[in-house]
Amino acid sequence: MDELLIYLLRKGANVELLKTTTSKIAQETQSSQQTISRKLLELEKDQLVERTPDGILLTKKAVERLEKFYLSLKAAFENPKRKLELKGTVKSGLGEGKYYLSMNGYRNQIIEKIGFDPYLGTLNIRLLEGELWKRKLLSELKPIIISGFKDGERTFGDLYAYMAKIEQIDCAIIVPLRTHHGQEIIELISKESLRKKFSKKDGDEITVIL
Amino acid sequence: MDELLIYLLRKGANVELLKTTTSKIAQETQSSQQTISRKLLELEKDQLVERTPDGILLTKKAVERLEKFYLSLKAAFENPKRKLELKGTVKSGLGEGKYYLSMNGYRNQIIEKIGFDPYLGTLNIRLLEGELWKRKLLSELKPIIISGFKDGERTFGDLYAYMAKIEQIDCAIIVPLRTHHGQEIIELISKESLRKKFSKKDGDEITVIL
DNA sequence: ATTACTAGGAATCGAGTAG
DNA sequence: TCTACTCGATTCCTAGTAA
Repeated sequence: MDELLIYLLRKGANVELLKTTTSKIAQETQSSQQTISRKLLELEKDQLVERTPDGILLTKKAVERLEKFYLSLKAAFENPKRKLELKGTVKSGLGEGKYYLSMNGYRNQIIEKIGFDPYLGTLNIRLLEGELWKRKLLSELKPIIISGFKDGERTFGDLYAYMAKIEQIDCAIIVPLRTHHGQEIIELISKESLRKKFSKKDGDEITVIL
Repeated sequence: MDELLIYLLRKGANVELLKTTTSKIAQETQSSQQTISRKLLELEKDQLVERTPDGILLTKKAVERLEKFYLSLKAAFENPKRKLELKGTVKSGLGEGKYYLSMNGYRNQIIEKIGFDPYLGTLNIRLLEGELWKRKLLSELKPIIISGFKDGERTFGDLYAYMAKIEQIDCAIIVPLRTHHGQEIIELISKESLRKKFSKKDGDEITVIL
């Protein structure tokens, strides 16, 4: 991770135009004006900063990159066992999961790549507020890719799957690439009905371990 | 911040011996075995890692350095206004503050360097659990140093002071270098009795802004 | 005052290889 | 296998300076 990006973040260039000069940055980072000039040109070329005559602003791309970096550090400090535990509450879906899982285009791939014939229904979990940041760490893991397909007129998109466990039972987190609900909901599938297996009702707390 | 230290942290070398080799690290960090070897020797020389024949462990020094780095990123993301707000509850002290502030060795310096003649008493604040991490960010700010002195046989140590405000009123956080209470307590001084000024009693919530 | 180019020196890298 | 040395290649830095 580029030190200069981090410096700019600390200076708040992610929220407002940072009014500064290459010499000032050089001073505060123990570097030379020339080096800062060159590095800013590189960052600009990579579309990580935008420059106007009187200031510098981090782009969305840069902020996202920094955030991913920050979250992985956070995970290292706050969850040093390297096991990702997602806590949340059971939530009713709209039965769409059942529909998608019944499509052979998805089902056959799940059997082949994940290793079980899924129960026709998903368990939706709403992550607890304090756990939400962990959701973004999923994208750092290597997904099992369930390819999309066409069925007549409808197009079904790719799904990402991540193997997980709930109380020792194998299951998988399913993330549609074009997700229809917010980042706070995750969707799980398993061989049998997780809801019945653990006799959970809406609002009950549950922990998923990856 | 050294990328290799961050890699080792992510691998959990802060909590247990990381069994690995220079080649493995090289692979996972897109570097060469030679470079990793050289860098590890440097980190070892700087006492940032300890190496045994079968693994690597981050030293306390390294973990502290990484933590400081992490906390400043956290502050940038979670408190982008760049104003540090410390929330806590009022707590009774033991009247020592009154004693120390009455010593001219401290008092004269406070008048000169901080700019007010302190009320003879400190307001102790116990930081809220969720605010505790911010405490460590104090050490990133530039302190006003109140030098220690000797008075007959007793030695009084240096104090660090940080200008702050409570509801617009100027005050200062005082941190004895050899602190006698835990990191969750901060001690404030002001021109008048803060406790009376805001008619706060033990347990009342209060916010300090730096 | 700026920013940024050039040029040459300094630091870093990694292929080859010894122990 | 492993770590770590040498040394030429490459990258990165900054003084000087133009615009």
